[in-house]
Amino acid sequence: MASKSSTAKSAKKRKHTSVETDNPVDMEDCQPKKKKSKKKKGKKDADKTLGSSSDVESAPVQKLFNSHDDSEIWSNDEVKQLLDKVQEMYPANLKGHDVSYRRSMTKINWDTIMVEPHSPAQCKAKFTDLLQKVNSLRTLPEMITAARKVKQAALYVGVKPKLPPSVFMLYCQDYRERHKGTHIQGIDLGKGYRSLSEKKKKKFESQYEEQRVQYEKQMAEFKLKNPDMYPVKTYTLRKVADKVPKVVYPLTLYVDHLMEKALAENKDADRTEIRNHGKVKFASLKPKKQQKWLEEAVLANKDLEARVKIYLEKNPENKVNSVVLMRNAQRILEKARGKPEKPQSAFKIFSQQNASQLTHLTTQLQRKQNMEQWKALSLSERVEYEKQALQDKMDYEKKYRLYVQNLSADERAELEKKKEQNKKNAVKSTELYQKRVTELDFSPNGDHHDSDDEMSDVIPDTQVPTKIILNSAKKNATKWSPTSSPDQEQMTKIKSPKKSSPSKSKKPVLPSPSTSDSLSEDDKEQSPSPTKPSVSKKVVPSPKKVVPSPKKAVPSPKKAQKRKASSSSSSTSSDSSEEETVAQPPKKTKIVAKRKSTSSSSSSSSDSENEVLTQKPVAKHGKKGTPSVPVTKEASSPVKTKSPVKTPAAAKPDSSSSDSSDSGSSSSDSEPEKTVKKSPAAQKSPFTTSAVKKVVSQSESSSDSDSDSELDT
DNA sequence: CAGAAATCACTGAATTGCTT
DNA sequence: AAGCAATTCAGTGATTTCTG
Repeated sequence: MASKSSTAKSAKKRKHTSVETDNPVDMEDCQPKKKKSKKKKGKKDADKTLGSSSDVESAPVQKLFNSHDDSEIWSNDEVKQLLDKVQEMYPANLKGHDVSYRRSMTKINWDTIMVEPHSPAQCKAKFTDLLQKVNSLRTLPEMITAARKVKQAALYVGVKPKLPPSVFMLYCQDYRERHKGTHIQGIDLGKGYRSLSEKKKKKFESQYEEQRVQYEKQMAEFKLKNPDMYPVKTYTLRKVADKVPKVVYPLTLYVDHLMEKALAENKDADRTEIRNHGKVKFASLKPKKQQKWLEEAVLANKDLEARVKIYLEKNPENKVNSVVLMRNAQRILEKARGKPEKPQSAFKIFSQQNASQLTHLTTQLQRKQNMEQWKALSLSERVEYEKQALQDKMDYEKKYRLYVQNLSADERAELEKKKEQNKKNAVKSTELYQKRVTELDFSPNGDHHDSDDEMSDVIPDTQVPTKIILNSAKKNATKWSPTSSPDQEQMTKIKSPKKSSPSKSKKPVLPSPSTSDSLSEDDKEQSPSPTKPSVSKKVVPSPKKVVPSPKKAVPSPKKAQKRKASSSSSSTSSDSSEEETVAQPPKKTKIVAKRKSTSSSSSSSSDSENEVLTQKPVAKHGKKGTPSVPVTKEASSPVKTKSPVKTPAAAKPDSSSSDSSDSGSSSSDSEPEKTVKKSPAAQKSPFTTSAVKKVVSQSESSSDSDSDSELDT
């Protein structure tokens, strides 16, 4: 071992000596070495004081921040000047490169080197100081090159306040104090720290806290004095707005809880299994148990609205998922808060009373029978049920008022907001409805009122005579898509704006690809719309446009420098110095090239860049926010794999949601196809105010509305 | 002067937790 | 995620000193 190293050493030595003409005689003058030894001593002294004064908390911190003259502080620029000047001088004084830097240092005439506010002596001090920060085992030119790479932060060593030792470090100090003379291994420290009693730990924590406060004070002062080291970052604000607000779902909270529990019991528990298990378990939880998590989720998303608002201001084209609770979850919470169940309709009451006679039939047949019998009822018979329904409704109103009274101020405000939203939606839907009626050449029925489920819920409106009319109108309306939307909107705590047309206007047609928000998931279970395939086909092309920009962090070659430090000295120094300087430019160009390639790949045509920028977040959002993944999944990687098979399937659930049709018709009327397809029932069963009875009796294709009414309970 | 031994300077590993 | 905070030891390589 020894012989091996010695031969290597001698070989290197020979190289040096062969070029070097004189023996290193005047080493006394070599500043770095002297300084180094001095520095080490000084450091050791400082350490000693640190160690010994572990009882006196404030002492070490004060040492960290020496009062200093401003001329002691060097900016990056000044350091660069200094290095330039020394390098300039160097070749004039020394011919060869293969000279120990110590020798070179003796030849430098420091009186001629000066960088503005600093005296020559300070320059010399700074330079030697800098050299200490790089491996000293090389020639001066090499060291200068290396010194250029010294981080600016390093320039402030001794001036900048030091980080206070962490709690753990404080413990280490204490431990070493107690185990002086013994060989302490890192692992011992770790073990000891973990088994530290709370009391002792607190002692160290308070000690740390004190030092930290001091450190922050000193840092604030330091930052004021060195503004160039801490340039004001202008992007921080933007960053907040750029972050897509994330929804914390109740399920996530529940699964996290399960995970924590399981891992505490068994460290090696299968995480994915726990996660999957949690999903299933949560769904089967009883409402009361679910409630806890729902409430927790609501709490966790308290500031979501504000964040979404900020985000949307910055990114108006994007959609943000802000639905915390799905419809069922919301109902559970509402029920827990005392919200009364919706009043029974006359038909519902009738069918319930009738149910006992039809138990032998399947539910489907039961419904059919019910409908037929209901149709067959005489008006007077029906009025009986209507009366009951009215009573039910009045009861409901009472309960509802009580419920609102018992709500907290926040919750009431939330409700008010919903009301507003619903009103807007209602207006929208009536407008659409009227349009539709006129289109179909039916006499428009003046005041159609909202025909809205939720509205009748929020603002109960009671007028017996119109009851039947309303009912019938409602039936027709519910068949026609828009009416269902307000109910869904209720779930959206904050209604995210639909994609505005301007961004789309550039692109060809693309009807309304407003990939409906997460409601879709809820919806797809409920509405088995027969229009699926045709609509989904339409939607397909849109994701193709989304071009993901491959965001790859360029790996920074860091340690290479360090390693070179030692290796370069072994090889011929002149070579390595050249290598370093030459090797740099290519690196830079590489990075530039990479950047170019990324930008160009993401945007083949120059003005498509904008599109990319605006579209990318949408895909992102979908990925994170909405649980209905498929669309976004393939949207995020359309380049890699064109999946023509997947896309239609993926688009299905989205298109099936009635919300999409809502947005489509709200933005423009350019799609008669869609609306017509969506409302086949409306076509079949025309209704006028005058022909109420007809409408009531006509409701043959009522399985739709039937199920709807059932859902309403 | 060559080679061995001593010395110096530095790095990395080890620990945990905070800051950037 | 990297860097830094304190400290020590082991290892490595360059330099210096000593010896024959």
